[in-house]
Amino acid sequence: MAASRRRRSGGTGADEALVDSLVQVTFSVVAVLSRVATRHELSLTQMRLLGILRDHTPKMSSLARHLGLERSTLSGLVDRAEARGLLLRCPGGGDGRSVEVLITREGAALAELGYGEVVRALAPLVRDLRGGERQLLLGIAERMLRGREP
Amino acid sequence: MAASRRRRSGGTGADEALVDSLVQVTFSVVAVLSRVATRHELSLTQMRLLGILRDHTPKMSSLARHLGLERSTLSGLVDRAEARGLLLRCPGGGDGRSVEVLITREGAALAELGYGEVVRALAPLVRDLRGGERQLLLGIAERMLRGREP
DNA sequence: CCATTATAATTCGGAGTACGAACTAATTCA
DNA sequence: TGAATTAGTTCGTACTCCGAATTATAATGG
Repeated sequence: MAASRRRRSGGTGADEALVDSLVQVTFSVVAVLSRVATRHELSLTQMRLLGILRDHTPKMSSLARHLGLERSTLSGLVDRAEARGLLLRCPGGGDGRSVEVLITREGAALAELGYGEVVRALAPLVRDLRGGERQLLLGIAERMLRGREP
Repeated sequence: MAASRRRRSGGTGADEALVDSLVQVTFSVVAVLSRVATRHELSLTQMRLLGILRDHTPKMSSLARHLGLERSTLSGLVDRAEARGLLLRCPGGGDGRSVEVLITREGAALAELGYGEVVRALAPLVRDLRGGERQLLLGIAERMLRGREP
């Protein structure tokens, strides 16, 4: 929406409106996610962390890479979540240095609860899409995610 | 992708895959925006702030509402940006209490630069969409944004 | 085999973000 | 005019995040 009333920056003109929309939608979704997280006294990052741990049992460093955070940052994050009983550290695999992070029952329950709330909060934004549109949107998301940064 | 290998939370089953995708794409876009912001020593919020000030000259409180932040938080944010010469506070309108925030030349230049980088970074995610898909995506975004929180 | 180098994670200090509870100043209303 | 309201700020606190230094365990090569 904003692109239309601005002078152009690059030479990418035609993409601008689409990028604008993408950014706006992004902030909307972040707002929704943050609300849900806050409701459970979690930061957005912590909720994301729990979401990952629902399906995986990663080591600290791969978790940091996945989240795009420094290892040191993740340490603190995991500290606090562990102190709340949401997850556990345990010695990982054969390597005596590595640490695996796994979610507790309590953490999983919270993740489940939060996930449900997120789905219910976002579903309305998506509810009145027709089958074909859904399919297309899924495909687009797929393509967008496939080309993302390493 | 994750929804398929999990038990269902609510009763909203069919929406889950779509919501999952939406959330994944959201984090991807946030990562891109954060990288651009960091490159210019800005936080994501500050870049968003500059983005808003490109097109508007809001008062503190409406800005806070728009960003979903407390007034006190915004005060600090504006303090730091003002100290860097990116924006200015000036007495706003008839009300002797209110403060308008307006972007400086330097801030506008930075906003312009960052915007261009964002477009270039996100355009590839969107480049190979065909005209119809673009149209659909714009429409969907429109609908999603129309129904967002007050 | 052991010294060197690399890797996994943590700790620490510092800047920034964000909140909520005062607080000040200007405005509105009764 | 006096009592609420509203706009913004300040202050204290908790958390996020980073980068540099540290500890401990691997892996390598001479």
